[in-house]
Amino acid sequence: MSITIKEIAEKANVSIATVSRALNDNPNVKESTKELIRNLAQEMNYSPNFVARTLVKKKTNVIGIILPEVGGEFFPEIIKGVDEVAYQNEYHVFVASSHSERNTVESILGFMSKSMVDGVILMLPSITDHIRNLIKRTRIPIVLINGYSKMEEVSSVGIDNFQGAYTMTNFLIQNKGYDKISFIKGPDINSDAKLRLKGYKAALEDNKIPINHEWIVDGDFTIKGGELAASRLLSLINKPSVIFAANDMMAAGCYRVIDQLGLTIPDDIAVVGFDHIPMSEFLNPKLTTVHVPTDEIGRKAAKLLLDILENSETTKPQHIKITTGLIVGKSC
Amino acid sequence: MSITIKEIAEKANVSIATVSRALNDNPNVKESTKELIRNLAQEMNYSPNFVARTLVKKKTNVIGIILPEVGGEFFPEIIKGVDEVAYQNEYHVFVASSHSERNTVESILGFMSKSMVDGVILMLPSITDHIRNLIKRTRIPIVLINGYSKMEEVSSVGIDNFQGAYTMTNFLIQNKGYDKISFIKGPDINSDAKLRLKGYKAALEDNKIPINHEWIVDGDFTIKGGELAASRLLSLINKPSVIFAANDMMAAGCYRVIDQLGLTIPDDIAVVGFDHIPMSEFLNPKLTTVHVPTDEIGRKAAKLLLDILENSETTKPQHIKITTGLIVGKSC
DNA sequence: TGTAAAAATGTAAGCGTTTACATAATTTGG
DNA sequence: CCAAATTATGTAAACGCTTACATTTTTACA
Repeated sequence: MSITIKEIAEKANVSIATVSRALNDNPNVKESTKELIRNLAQEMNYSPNFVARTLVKKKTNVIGIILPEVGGEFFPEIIKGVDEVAYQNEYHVFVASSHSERNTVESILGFMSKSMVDGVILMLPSITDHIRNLIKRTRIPIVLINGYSKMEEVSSVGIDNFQGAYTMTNFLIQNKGYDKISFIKGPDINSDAKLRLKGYKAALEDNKIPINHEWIVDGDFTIKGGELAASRLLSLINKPSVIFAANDMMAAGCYRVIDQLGLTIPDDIAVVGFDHIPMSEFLNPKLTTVHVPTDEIGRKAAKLLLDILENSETTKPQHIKITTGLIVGKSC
Repeated sequence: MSITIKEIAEKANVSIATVSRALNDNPNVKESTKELIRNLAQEMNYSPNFVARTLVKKKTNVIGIILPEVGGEFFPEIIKGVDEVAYQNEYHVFVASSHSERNTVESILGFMSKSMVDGVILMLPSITDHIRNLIKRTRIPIVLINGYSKMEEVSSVGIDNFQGAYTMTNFLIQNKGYDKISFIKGPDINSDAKLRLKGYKAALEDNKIPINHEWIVDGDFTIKGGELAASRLLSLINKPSVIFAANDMMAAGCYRVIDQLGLTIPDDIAVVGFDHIPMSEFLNPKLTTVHVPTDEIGRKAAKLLLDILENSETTKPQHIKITTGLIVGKSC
């Protein structure tokens, strides 16, 4: 059993109210009694009961992050960004991730809503109607992390996928002189993936390069998918000179296939990716890719959420887009 | 404001006690009233207040994991393992990680002890006296994840670093025929690192290969450290034919240096690692390394902790060592 | 020194549950 | 049909803390 303020009160010969006030540094407690109580608390190894405090204050000072199962490459970075901001504002962070054992975010979101956290940052690769309803029904503030939210009513933070893909494509054309640029798509339901494709197409159009639909192949954001897509592209009669994979994982898959075929990057075929996951730095040659400032996403999301929590209701939903950067490697 | 059992009680014309019992499926509540109350709860979108329940039950059904800042490569796997077991036992998992903003695990452990979680899984790269005391003073059950715990009084789960390094070294000697095997150490304070070194040395001895101290160089588990160490080893007059890096990150550093020098792996120099981090699969040629079953560690740790929580006090501290495997790539 | 204002402390209610104990309603069996 | 046993419900305390309000103590000043 833990020490409670009641026991401190007894030892100090004061009421529990005074103890509570002293420990919370309430200005109208005599300095001497404050000191007495603080010392006593220290001696007795007292540690306040978070749960009891939360019950009366109706505030946990904890925010939750819910992460999807797939592709955990950048989660640590996001968490770090969130935790940084949270810590500065005296909040704690509660991370939960869905995985094979639980098929939806429902259980987690449900749990979190039970007065466990003050708000949650929800990262979703795609958003179903079911989840949409869930979010609407949830009472606590939510900030979405994703490429593009069609939920106007919920604040969101995401990277500018369109701009990222556009910049990369433009870079390939204008700085590197490529014009035979192929593209490996992501999953159709993934909104990030869709916007990356759009950016790619837009850049081609703006540069007056016709879109070759043979060069736009399906992918699923996995290594395997990248391998399949690369094989397809490399077996075409009219081969592209660059493969722009919608994420780094698939780019890695391309590397493998290209390697197996005895071709060299970038001479025989160039490869570029998107995400700048840690692994991309270790691909040989180093991958040229779109840098996604993951920690920045985390920080922005946390700031947004805390803002909502502090000035509740006054702020209307915001949608923040974070600009990506270009990491120029040796792969093109 | 959320719905409470009080409001349900009013609507149902029963006392809050009955509502509480009905919702908890207490056997001596009439089936008809149970139904009534359950329906009402559903309609009113009631969701129990976790905090209030915890206050009286003194059980949160949440376990915490505290992760260190460094090298987050395998955290997702560990978390997954923990969460799997936790979920099966109706527990939730609370992840926190130390990072630059907070220099010790103190703040987190402190927070977690405040009745926030029922127990914690603590992952520590090294264990200082300060932390040791902290652990001893903490009232809630703790399970340590690390290579070797000198804390007999606290249960722990870890991989068998000695066996892993021994097996790898032995493999290099007996299966691959190497005898000029160098080793890049990890940080001196890191207990995993120390045991890996021991395993390496023991295998050499058992194979009657004299230890060449020139071939045992310092490292710090980072890429940079690997680069430095590799440079050192490759500038020796009497060069080794294999580099055994105490972790994969340093092995990656070796790859870089070897690449820059225009040498090839494994012909000019072989490289092997330890950890089997995802990246190791993408190094070219694929890295031969020691596989650490990270999710297994998470599962075991969670099982151990839950066991302690359920049969509190009855079980004495256990120390589980998990056997590693060998991933044979093309790097030796 | 007396009194009003200011400062310090105490009292008690309340946060939303659970649960031991008390009471009321129902069933059972002689 | 009534008492006893059983079943269902209610009452109220408790969990550990915060805080509005009441009360006491100290301070300031005429």
